[in-house]
Amino acid sequence: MRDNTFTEKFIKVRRDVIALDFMHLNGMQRTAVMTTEGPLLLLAGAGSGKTTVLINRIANLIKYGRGSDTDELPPYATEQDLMFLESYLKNPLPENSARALALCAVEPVEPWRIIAITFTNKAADELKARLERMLGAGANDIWAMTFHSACVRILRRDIDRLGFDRSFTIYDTSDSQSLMKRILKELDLDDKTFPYRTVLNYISKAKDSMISAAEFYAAADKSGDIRKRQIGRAYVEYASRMKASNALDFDDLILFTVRLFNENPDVLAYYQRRFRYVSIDEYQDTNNLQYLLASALAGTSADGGTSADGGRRRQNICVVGDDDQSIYKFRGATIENILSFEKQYKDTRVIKLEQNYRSTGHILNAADDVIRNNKSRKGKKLWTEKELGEPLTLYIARDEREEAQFVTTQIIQGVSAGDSWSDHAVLYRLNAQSNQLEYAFKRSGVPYRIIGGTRFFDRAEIKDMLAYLCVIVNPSDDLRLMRIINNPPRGIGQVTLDLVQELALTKQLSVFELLKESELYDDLRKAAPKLHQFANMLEELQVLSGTLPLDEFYDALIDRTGYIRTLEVKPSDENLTRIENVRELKSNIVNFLKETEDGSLFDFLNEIALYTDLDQYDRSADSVVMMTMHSAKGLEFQTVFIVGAEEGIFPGIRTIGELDEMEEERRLCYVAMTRAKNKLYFTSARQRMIFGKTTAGKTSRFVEEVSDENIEKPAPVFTPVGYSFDNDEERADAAFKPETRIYHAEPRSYKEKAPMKKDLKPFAPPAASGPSYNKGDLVTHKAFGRGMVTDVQPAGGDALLEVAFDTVGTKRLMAKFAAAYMQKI
DNA sequence: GTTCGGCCCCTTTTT
DNA sequence: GGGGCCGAAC
Repeated sequence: MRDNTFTEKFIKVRRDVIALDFMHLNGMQRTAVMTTEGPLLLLAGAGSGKTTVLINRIANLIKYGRGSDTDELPPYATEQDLMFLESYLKNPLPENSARALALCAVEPVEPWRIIAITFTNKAADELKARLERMLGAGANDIWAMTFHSACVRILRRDIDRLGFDRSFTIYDTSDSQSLMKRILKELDLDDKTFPYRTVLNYISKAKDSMISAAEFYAAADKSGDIRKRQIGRAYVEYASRMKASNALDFDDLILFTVRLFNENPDVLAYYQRRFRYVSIDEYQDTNNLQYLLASALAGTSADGGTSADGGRRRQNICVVGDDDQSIYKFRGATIENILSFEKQYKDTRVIKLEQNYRSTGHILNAADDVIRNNKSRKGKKLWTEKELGEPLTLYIARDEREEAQFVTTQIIQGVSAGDSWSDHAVLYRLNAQSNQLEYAFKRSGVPYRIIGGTRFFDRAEIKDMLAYLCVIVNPSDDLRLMRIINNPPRGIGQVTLDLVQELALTKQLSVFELLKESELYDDLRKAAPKLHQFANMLEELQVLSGTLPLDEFYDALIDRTGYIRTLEVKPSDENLTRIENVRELKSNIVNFLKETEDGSLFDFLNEIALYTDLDQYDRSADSVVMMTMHSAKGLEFQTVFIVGAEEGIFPGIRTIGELDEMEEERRLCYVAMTRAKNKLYFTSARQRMIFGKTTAGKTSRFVEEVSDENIEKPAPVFTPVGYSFDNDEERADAAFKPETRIYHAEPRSYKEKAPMKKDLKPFAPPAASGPSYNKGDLVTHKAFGRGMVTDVQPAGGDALLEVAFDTVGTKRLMAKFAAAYMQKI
């Protein structure tokens, strides 16, 4: 007896039983988790538990298949089964759970049929970790990875169909840049009219639209645009060098995967059949290529055609995004992708997650005050059950130095009140802004980490070592070979090198192959022994790499190349740092070996190619985190400082007057603000030295957009000239309290201001005041606790103290500054 | 061939 | 303010 009531009842109770597993979620989240079939658009506001939903949704798929979202019944289901489920719902006894599961599950999904794509390795790692915690080892089969790593994996399997070798190498941005510089020089294109960055930008855009080098050139040639034609020449040359070196750049990884799918329906069909459920995070940040890739995997070609298996396949694609957090337009992201998702997939279901679990009311309201000024947005309003909390604080500093000091002071105060260092994050618009903060933190002994900026893997010595490793794996990598051929110096000069490259090009050989037969060429006769010797060394290293474990091989590499020995000849500070870094790379290798059983050199390079500093962000280390607002996406902190909130910095100078870019900037502000859980500061400086120039900017429009009830701003009061506090403690304390904060007079005139700048030390007392310290003094510090002064060094009218603290170890502090937090006992 | 010093440029943001 | 590139000196 299978009438409609039975069916309806069964479906309903099945859904309710499955829902039991997800009662820790709110209603909307649960709905999202249980919506498994067909296209799903999840509009997830900041802090709304997006990752939680993603993970639970996958857990649901693995446990119940499409049970929560289908009207199919188990063919054998009986009235007894229905009654059983109804009673189980009221009283879910553990001994009955197996039967309940069997009745509710409809084709549980194998983990390897699920692909969840993210943008950053960090997001992917978090996803993996949380999936593993929830599902155990089975989680390893889920493809939870970035677009780029997914593409690498796909290409390693089948790229030979596009005429590349499967062992291709990956060029990062700086590799692409050096290659392009070289090409432009060879083509004799003047670097003023053709800056390499601009040319690369054109290429990147062309790739995003799937325009090949030949097509680009042909179109430019036809249009008669001479400049474009030259760029086209560079593109053609670039593409052919990449091919010859068997190298792919970041854009290529995605482009080639899309091409692979387009040109090989069987490959596409393989992945479409394999991945029954596709989910894409941060969908608002996808560019055209990524959109095409997602569409292909989901089984819709972008032109509305059918999928490789005739379109019968369900389009189980779930995209997660937030149009208000789209901040990567500059690298080709089109917000259109998310806005038009519903058009692309007709029976899309849309679920909005608007409850925020992260931030206090004031922070959320302030963020909304800002973002609602954007015209082009879907519109949503986050809400929270949390209390209003503290209003935001705006601090206006005299200059970037004082701004940094303010941040330092606030953080130390927070820590002395019981917060951890790692509860604090300082976010800035430009990496260049980190300097003064770093100085201030160093001076006060605040532990900090900078994420991004000059990356470890961008350092010359690291690129050198990696270049060796790459060339050993792939000797036809000319670019990297040229990087190391005379590094350390082997007496091979520029003239020789130019000749070598030219010959290699005309003889259609890789540089490496040419080196081995260099004595055949008259022009190279003089240099041939050296060239040959270098090639021999590489070959020996190749052999070694096959026999030694990776870490030992790395030692051998350092030894055979003499890289460190050369640096040791001149042990300058710089060289010592370099040596340290070269050794540090070994700890990367050791870690890699720990994580993978039979880690080969090839695998190591593969992993490192898509690795960034951000991935090293270690939540557990207790230190203040500094990074750009872009890098902060997806993270959260108790206390957030948004520094440099000035017109011209944030929003940046080039975005002022451009409506679209201003809106993107505002979204960035929204992202930054919603990182804060409890307390949010904006700081600005009346004048700031950036890129070697001093500029004056008024407080950011974004701060002005925050309504007064959500933010405390300084009243426009001036400190009378000559005003001073009796001692630094009073002065420093005064600076903390909004009501007594020190405000500086506007700069009076340029001439007067200039000489003052040199010894401007905010919060520092006159030289006469302030206690003096001696070796052996016992002290207590507000943040660090008890300690003993172990060293005193005079430093520019002040003293640099070394204090051994009982609990936090030895810190170096400037005496005048420390005086505000430290007392002799 | 190598090294050093000066000059120039540029300054988003990331995989 | 700093890094890359070029030219000149060793």
